[in-house]
Amino acid sequence: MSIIMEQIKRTKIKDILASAEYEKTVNVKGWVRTRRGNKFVNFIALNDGSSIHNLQIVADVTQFDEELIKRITTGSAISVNGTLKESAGKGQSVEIQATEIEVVGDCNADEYPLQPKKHSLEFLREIAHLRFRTNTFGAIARVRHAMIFAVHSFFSEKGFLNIHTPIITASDAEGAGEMFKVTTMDINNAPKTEEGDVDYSKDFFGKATNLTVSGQLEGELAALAMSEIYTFGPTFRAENSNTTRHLAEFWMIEPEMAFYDLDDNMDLAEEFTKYLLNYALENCMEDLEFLSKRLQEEEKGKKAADQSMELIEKLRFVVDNDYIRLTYTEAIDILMQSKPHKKGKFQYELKGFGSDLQSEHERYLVEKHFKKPVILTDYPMSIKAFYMKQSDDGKTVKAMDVLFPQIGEIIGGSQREESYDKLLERMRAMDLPEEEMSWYLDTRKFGSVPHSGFGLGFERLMLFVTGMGNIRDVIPFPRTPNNAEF
RNA sequence: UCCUUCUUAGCUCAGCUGGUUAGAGCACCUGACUGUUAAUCAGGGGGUCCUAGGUUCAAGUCCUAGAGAGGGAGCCA
Repeated sequence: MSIIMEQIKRTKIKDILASAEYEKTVNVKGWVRTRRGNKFVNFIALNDGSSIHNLQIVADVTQFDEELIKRITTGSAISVNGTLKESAGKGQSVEIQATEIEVVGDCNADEYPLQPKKHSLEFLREIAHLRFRTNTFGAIARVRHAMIFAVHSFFSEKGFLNIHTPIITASDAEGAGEMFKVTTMDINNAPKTEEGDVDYSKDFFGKATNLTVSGQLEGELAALAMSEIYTFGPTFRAENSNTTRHLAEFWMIEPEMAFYDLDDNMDLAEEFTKYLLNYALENCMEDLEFLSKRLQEEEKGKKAADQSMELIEKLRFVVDNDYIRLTYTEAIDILMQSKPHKKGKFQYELKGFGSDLQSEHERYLVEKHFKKPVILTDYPMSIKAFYMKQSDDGKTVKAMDVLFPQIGEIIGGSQREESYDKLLERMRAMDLPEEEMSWYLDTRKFGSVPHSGFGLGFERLMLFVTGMGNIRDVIPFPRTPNNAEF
């Protein structure tokens, strides 16, 4: 039996909670978190995703059909007409006194996996299609949206153009890791060349293609005409990485700026990340407060020394302090002088100039020595990509890595090599196919200028802003080795 | 890919040096309660102890292999 309800325009719960128009008749729609009460009065906690906070619906049970009330279970979707009231109970300022309730979508309580209790993140990962309905993942979804919006507003305010770079690419010279192949050929029956290799000339694009690992090279092409651009798109790495900070499919922001040297690049990276964190503080406070409490709850059992700084305090701390800038060589010196090195406490030996820093070394610098974000520059040429600008010392390149506490490398970037000869020389030394990359080299031939850029891993930013520990929890549907569910 | 830990009810977990019929809290069902706050109280149903072998009089517990998950490392954003 369906009840025809009076048609009232729906109001979002966020707006109801901020309203003081008592006695006004309103309609709300959403999903039930819990229902409790007795024979005479029931309280329904309703959430529609617009806020971390639930709206309390008060139903005088004697006014409603008993069968209807029974169908209002955790997870069910309902539409409520009622009167906005100042709450008679503690715990909320406003509530809705229901006059009409319709169950829009039933939810079998026996089968519904979400309960009004704390679930483990691992369990929720297995039911990622439903985890939006929890406080934690609702908060993360709202913060994620705010951060996406802030990225665009930051660059737009500064006159940067958003460029859509290709997702399918034929370039395999970017050196950013293993790639996913893109093909329309039948892999069990692929056309072969006379030598017996797969004949990609018969494939859809007439050559071997992959999913992009970076939009940087195309971004540079745009920057060397439009001056300042950024990309913000999906990125794919087929590395067999099983960590709390790697995904096979993730979103990356890559600004690229003509006439920027490495210092300008660092200035932008610092201003950008601070803008994003500040945007979260100004626009997502309720969600951040919830996430902060969640984190403290989770870390209750830990020793005081192992507990992280309170989330909101941590974000303010980064926004209010200058990032430390130092060269790779200076970092090695500091590490050589450090207690853990002298006492042999590092698990990996410090090898000195020419070897890459282990993450335990980076973490020591950021979390123990400086206790704030650190930008490391001027890395040895041998451990960095071919396109980075070579320094006059002949040993280092104008590279920069921005390291954040807890999550490590959040940004990797550099000033780009603008000299045609030096770039070509480096490509030959690294055995890169110069024919295929001629379009990239052309930019250094025709009006080349100094330019710089960097890549910011969006989900790593999300880890930092939300205080979550696993990157699989800050993207709605994570793709990792052995997992492409949903 | 390597190292390491884990897998027991729908969920979170306990189950000791192998020993009777495998437990708790929450959830679910039934009942009580006129303002609850993850409501509370009483009762009830619910198990392939991850899978396959093995040791033993006896295996949730020990051994081997496999699967899945967590954490750390490498690669990086």
